[in-house]
Amino acid sequence: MKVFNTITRKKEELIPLVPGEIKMYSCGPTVYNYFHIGNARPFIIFDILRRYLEYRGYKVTFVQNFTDVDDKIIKKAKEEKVSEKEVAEKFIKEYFKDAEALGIRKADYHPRVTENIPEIINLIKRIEENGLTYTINGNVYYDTTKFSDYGKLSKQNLEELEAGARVDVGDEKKNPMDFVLWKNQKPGEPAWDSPWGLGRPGWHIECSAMSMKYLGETMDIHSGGQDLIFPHHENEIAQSEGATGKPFAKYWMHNGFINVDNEKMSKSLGNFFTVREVSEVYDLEIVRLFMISSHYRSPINFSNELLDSIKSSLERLYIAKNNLKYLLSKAEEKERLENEVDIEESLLKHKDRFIEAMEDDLNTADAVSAIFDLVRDINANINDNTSKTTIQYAFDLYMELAGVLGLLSKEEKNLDEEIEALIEERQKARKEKNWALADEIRDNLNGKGIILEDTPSGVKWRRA
RNA sequence: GGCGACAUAGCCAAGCGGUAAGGCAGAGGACUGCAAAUCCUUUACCCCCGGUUCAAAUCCGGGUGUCGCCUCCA
Repeated sequence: MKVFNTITRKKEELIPLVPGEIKMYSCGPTVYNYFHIGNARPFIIFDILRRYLEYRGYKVTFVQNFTDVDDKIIKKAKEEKVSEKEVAEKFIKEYFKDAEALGIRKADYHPRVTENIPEIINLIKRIEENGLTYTINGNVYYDTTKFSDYGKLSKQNLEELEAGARVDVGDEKKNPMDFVLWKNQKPGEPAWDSPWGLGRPGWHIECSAMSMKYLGETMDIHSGGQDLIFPHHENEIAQSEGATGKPFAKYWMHNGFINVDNEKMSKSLGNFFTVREVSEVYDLEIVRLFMISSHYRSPINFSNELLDSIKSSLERLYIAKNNLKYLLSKAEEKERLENEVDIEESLLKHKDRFIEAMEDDLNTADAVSAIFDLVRDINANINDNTSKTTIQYAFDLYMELAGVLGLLSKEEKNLDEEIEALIEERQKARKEKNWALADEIRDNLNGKGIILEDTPSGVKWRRA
């Protein structure tokens, strides 16, 4: 598989540190609110990367953190008059709710800052021992001038960064680019004991400490949104490599943004939609398909019109799935037709194209198109006359590929008796060529969100 | 100022040197009692101007436009 590596700005062959194993870390949410559609993109994309690597036989260890202590959480806790822990607990729970509805699997580890304070302190100590820090008033700062590789990820040098940076007035840092590893305690804030006094970790250090805990000092893939390249990931490199002297991550992957009216969706601009809000109007699987219908590094625009069109696309996929299930339920074991081997071979070609697309830097857009081609092939060639074996083959193949993308896992709920009776009644009317009554029943059911389809082998239904 | 991304049909979106995937929407046809679903057909001077090449949406140079990072941010 080829992967675009931010640090080299090139697509590279993905070669794991340990053959057959992939260790990956993705920056997770700060839990002070529901997450928005923009936040959802990396969660979905890297969930798919993980699924795909597993599909290809890798043993994947996937870590995604929760930042559960930070300024925004403290602020929220004050506003709500509850503890920081309560705020964090609540939104971790809400994260999992939304993530599940988006088809995002849980990571192997979801470490939290507050549960890794000793690890964080130890890492800061190591950096300190290497002479890369200075401490003022209980604040431990990273001295970026001492790390010669600083800027290697974002391809910036210190002078240029400083030229564009706003320097805070009265800042005690030696250099504007320096960043805090350990913050001293301010009144009323949560704090832990440390060699530098009571305080709490800076933002960047947590990811270094927690990723090393679960993945070792060098991992295969570190991922996140493009806005994390600088300063967050740059600082992670400075801390981690400053402590260990080893490369922190072999591959850096960054997703592009979700825009609204061509502008980045962000909290500060106020143009964001939370996943929770969107879920009230659209099934979140639509959002998932929306995300993977374009390449993960491209910016995409978010709008209701787009979701509406994706909704129709997803319907097409589900109809195809349910058609196969319907055929399967009706099919009997019988002699396979001569051309069925050809059909299976033809279907298999779409799998090749699917894999080829995914191998090329996770080209999910192309992979999705391979699935649509498979669907057309199935719709055109699998029917009442097909043997059960071949129908099953098509179904399994289709579900296999959809599963890699985390799609089509929902099952239709059964109809209640009342509706089944109505369908029976309509069938009777049709036999008697009482079209007026038959159509009335169909319209009636339509109003209840049940769409009927008359097929040669019987009546099929689906929910709108 | 530094670093970077993008510009393909009405909309969304692949494409990575060999003559334009796929989805949505639209049109026509087949199927159907009528529908629905499905299938078939149909819709592109690939932002502009130069250059390289037998061959460019694709490579190079120059424009134009849009966006992002450099500050919490996915």
